[in-house]
Amino acid sequence: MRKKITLKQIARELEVSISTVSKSLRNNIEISEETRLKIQAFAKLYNYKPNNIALSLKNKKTKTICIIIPEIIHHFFATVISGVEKVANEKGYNVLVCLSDESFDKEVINMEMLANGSIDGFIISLSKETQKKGDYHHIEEVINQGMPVVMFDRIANEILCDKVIIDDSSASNNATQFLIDKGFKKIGLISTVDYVSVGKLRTDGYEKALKANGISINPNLILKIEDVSNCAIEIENFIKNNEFDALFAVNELFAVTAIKSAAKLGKNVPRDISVIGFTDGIISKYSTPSISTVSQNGVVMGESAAMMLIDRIESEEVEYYEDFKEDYKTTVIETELIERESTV
Amino acid sequence: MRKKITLKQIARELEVSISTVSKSLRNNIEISEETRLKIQAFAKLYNYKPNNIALSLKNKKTKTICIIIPEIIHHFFATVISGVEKVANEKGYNVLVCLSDESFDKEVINMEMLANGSIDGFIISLSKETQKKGDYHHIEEVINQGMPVVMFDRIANEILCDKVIIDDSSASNNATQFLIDKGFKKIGLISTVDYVSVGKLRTDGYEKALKANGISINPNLILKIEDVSNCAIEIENFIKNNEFDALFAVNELFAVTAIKSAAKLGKNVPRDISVIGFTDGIISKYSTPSISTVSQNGVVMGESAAMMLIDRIESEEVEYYEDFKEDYKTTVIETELIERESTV
DNA sequence: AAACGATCCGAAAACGTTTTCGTGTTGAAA
DNA sequence: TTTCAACACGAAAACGTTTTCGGATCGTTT
Repeated sequence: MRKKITLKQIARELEVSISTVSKSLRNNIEISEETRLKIQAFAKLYNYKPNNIALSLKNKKTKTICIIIPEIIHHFFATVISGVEKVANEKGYNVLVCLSDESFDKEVINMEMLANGSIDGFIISLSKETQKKGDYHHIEEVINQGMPVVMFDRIANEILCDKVIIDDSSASNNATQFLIDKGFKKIGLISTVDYVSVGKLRTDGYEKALKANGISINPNLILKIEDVSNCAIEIENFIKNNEFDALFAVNELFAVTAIKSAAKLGKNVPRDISVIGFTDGIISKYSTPSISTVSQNGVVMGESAAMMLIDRIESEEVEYYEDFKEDYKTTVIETELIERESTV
Repeated sequence: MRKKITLKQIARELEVSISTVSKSLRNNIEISEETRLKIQAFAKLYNYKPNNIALSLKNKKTKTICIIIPEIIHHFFATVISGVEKVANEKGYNVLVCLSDESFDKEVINMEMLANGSIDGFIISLSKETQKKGDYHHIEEVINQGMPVVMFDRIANEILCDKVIIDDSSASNNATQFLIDKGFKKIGLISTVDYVSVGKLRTDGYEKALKANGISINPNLILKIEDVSNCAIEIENFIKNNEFDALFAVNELFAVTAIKSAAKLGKNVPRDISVIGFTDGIISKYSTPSISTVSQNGVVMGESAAMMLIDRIESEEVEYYEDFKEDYKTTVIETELIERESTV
């Protein structure tokens, strides 16, 4: 039960000053070899390690970044964390994970709590509630304090900062076009409510593809789901009450639920209805039939976001050129349509 | 772009001492109401918030805990984090997430990096490699330094610390018994290699149930998978080369893979073979057929682990009774057999 | 013998807090 | 007028580092 030893204790024990100990351990040539080696040996014996908090205070940087996401149990967000953690680790940073739980307040509280020196920067994907409210003051405040922020996936265009996204609209356009090319005309869309930025964009892409192919948009064929928890009923009714030859779902859950609902109604996927999902997660891969989907590489998004953030953090050490501060970048991650069994 | 303001700056601006400012903001009655209000107003105006790092250094506690897990993309671990984050948040703690990536070295590095004052305690589930090596010196070292550690799921009995587990052996026993009760005799087991603690325990439970019912253990009906990445081939061969009326898989992935392989071989689940999995994750719920499984409530495990850790952290502030230190607890979380479509 | 340079080490400031203790001023009591 | 308590505030230490600067000692050079 030996507590960690400090410079001061070593100094006292060896009857030298704290400075001498510090210098010796950092191999400063000011200290004679004899003293240096003695101190180093002693420090090694007692397993001395510098206290990180003290270093953070002195250096004004914590080597810690925070990622705020709505929910961790979503596979997509888990993969993003995985990517963030990977490059953060490589660059010597730790990763604090905060869950907003889709709540505006939790998002605000978390940011305020950590913006007081605990971390060097934020990576964030907005909660639904925040997007609904359109209130981003907490993020702007943090940015104004000079703390770097990178937004990903669920972003706000109004905020000036680095961003990592996929081209939701064009990815969705492509997926819809894919279905059109197969000869389908009655293509349904299962999306989220419009205030969720990616939901809106994906809806836009769907509509654009239909228009471009001279297919009129039938509002009856578009379902916007607010409450995910009982989407099953909504989707089942949606399929029962309309005629489809294909469905485009804006996420995995909706896709798999659609397939199950269709089966319940005696319709086989892909024979009777083709289905395309969004986000290449566990479900798409292992459901039966496996689901064709727009892959959204979370790991790459996470890696990319972490790199941008850390670059920003470390470039701000050189504050000579204020100009550089405002050239925020938006990285667009490539998506890919993965064909599996749910489409003919 | 105003950087955060400090006590010192407020003091200079208002021409008082730092102590006066600090006391005013903490509503110390030593300071006259006039001065107090003036300072508080000024602080509010400039949005003063105490620097967390400075507080951590002074108080010798960071209000941050770290959870080290093998991989985050496993749904189970994601749910555990979710539980940890929930109670940590309630108690005013932040959660640092480290991924060992199933690597011993990364586990060691992470622990050593953070054991220098950065955090107040660890929650950890061992990496496969660590369990294979059986080398736990890094954990013992941290514990010896007086830092609380809680292990969960993949634990080591040799280590003296608080633990949160499920009763893997008896849960697996129950699941097997459930199959036996259905009248099945040729029950296969798809497990992991023995050095993974939970794999071993689940295998034990399976064997115990067979023995208890007078069914001899046929080694041919037991598959132990080392390399998860291409388990599909192994499982397919396993099913092809043996006769089963039921299968017990030690995790979701093996279960769903078994079902798909069986289908490929012309065997229907559950008509020809019943399948039970372990861990109630996304796959079990959404696969077709949905999978009967032993639910392992990750959220509850996480909550429980976080509570134990924080209790330990905060009780160590009172060091009067050294006795209390050694009464480590092991919390066993209840499991439940969830019947779905993969069993008759 | 005086001056100077090299060598080795310690004091102290700084990072931002909180808290203990001391001190000066004021007003009232003696 | 002297004494003393109450009041209001400041100085300084402490947490654990790193780093700058200054100082002491010694040997060498003029």
